[in-house]
Amino acid sequence: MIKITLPDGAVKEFAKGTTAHQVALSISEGLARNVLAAKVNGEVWDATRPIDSDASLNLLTWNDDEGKSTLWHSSAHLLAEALESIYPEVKLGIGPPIENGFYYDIDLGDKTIGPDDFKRIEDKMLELAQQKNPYIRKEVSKAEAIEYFTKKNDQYKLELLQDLADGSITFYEQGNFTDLCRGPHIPDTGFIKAAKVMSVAGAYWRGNEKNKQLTRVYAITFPKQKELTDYLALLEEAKKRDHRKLGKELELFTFSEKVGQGLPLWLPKGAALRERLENFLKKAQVKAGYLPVITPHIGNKELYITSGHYEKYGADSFQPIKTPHEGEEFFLKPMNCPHHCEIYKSKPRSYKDLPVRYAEFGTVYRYEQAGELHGLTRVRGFTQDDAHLFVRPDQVQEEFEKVIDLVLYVFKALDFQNFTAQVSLRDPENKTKYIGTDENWEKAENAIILAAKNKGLKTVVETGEAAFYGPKLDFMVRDAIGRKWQLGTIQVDYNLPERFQLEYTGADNEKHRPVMIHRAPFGSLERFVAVLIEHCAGKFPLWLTPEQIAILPISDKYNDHAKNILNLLNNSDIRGFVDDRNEKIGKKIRDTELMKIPYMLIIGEKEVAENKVSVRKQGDGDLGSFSPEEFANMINKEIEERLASFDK
RNA sequence: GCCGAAGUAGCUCAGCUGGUAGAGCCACUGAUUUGUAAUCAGUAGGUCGGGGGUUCGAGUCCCUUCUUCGGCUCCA
Repeated sequence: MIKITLPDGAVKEFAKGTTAHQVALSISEGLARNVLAAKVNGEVWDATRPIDSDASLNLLTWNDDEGKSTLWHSSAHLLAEALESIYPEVKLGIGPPIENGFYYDIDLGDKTIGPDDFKRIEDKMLELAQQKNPYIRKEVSKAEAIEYFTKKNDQYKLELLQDLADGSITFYEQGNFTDLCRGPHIPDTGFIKAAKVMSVAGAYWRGNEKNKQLTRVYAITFPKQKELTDYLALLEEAKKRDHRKLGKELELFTFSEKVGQGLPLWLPKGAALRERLENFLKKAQVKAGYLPVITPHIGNKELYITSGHYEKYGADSFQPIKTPHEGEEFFLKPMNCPHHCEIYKSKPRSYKDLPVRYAEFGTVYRYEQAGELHGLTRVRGFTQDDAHLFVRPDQVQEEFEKVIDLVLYVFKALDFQNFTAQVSLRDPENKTKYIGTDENWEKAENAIILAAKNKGLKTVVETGEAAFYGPKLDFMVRDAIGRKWQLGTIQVDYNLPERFQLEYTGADNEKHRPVMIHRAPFGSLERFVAVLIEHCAGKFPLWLTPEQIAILPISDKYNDHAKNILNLLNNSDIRGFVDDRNEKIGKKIRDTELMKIPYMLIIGEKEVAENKVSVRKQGDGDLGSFSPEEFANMINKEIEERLASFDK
């Protein structure tokens, strides 16, 4: 007998070799029907795998992330089986579960598959699922495994096998399909009740650009048809928040083929929004002791040779602009730090002067590969809310923490709660990608880790994500459809000060080297606005929104009165417009609602007579009548309270 | 850059197997003077992303190029 400890602490005895499925059955049949996998001593196992010794057991269902990913992992095998049956010549790569569903990388030779084939694949998957084929785990020797895939002529699996140690290899088999796989899997294919192939894409074998590109088939499955329907509805909803769609509808920004791809054009409303964001941050930065600077949009090639950017990115940048006669070369600036370093160098510095904090909304240009451009989140010309802090080594920690405070302040003000703080370190396996000494890197990385810890930030650590000159603390936020984007970033840099030979004179009258902190709380205005749009579905906070009110006269007899009211409200810092079109009030309300303008002021005969405005709130309907002064006070109070809530 | 898909009026979209472009919204004009999510009528607007080809004839087929979308790779 063995002792099984359940999550509630209960200990039950079972025969040796009992499976999680059997344990579930002993509790209830309904539970057993829903158990997809089990956590045995903290490790996810097949629900059908015998347990041979005392263990803690946690049954996993669709409601557990690990249950979901087990179902999806098994579904990837099912997809592979379906693909093999439809395309017998297919060669299989890998097929893992992902955040939403799973994929399988396949090599179809000359064949391609497209959306027209999806239905057939889905039908095949469901047909196979209905056979309720069990997933059978088999331990095999390396020789057996090699023999199997050699016979099958599957070069990708053979390549994967090379890296596996003999004795650790398992196969999983379901129906007519066998795969090299560590598992775990669901008991049988019958748990999969709904399947949808989402898309196909190219993906390099093992993620390496130099390898062959395979076809990646993305799909998702569910244990109930309704779950699939709900998921697809959710995706549709998310698409409505897409900043590219809302940006067009709300007239915030546009692109022009003539201007060039990845070069956003800010429309008046978008520019108004952006300017408010800039002013908001400028104000916070003045308080935090930043000094605004302004630098040109181009810089001599020498500047980037000194900084190291030329060597690293020179070939993959917009190529230099040359002076017509002298042949001097200038690059469009892809970042502001080198310029700011030169500002630092413009005069001798004393230890008493530090920290020096130079801030600039600096517009930069980067050659991004065409296939990477994406709305406002990935562009070729963008404005960073950049600043560089030149600090003494003994000030690094405190200054870094103050910058964290500023970033958190900005996020709080815009109500970004679901961000992850990511510590981006260098890849110790691949040091040639980076500049600087091990000692400097260690110092910088430790400073970031300690600062994040001191600030109580919950962080995830990603190696290989550092900038080439230093590690970063990145603030990652998701867009409407779940893609992660880096917004705020803070970086500690011991390298550029060395390359630019930055100095200050210490109390000892000796020259010392300052440390640089790069930081951008928004990251870039473009990306930040994109995420903001998706975050609030275009309904911007009242203090930020380009147009706060629309005044809607019932008929054109009241247009003049409406304009007077607008003037009055303008004097109270309320912005908006009069909809003086010859339209019925219902139409004006509808259009204003669709423009997501927070307040509508309706003016007709009654309002003119009483000198009042009838107030309607976007999404909420009629609020009643107020005098213009009352309304102005109400709005300004709402804004003040909102600002005060994070402006402490 | 790579794999796949798509580009028709300012916007959203229709246009079957090739026969010479259509709707709604927007805009403009007129009527209407309107009370909380679409008043009616009329007008204008497209060399069907660009270029080349096949054909008696191309929005529709082929090639090429640009842009966009979904991924991959990349992201100072």
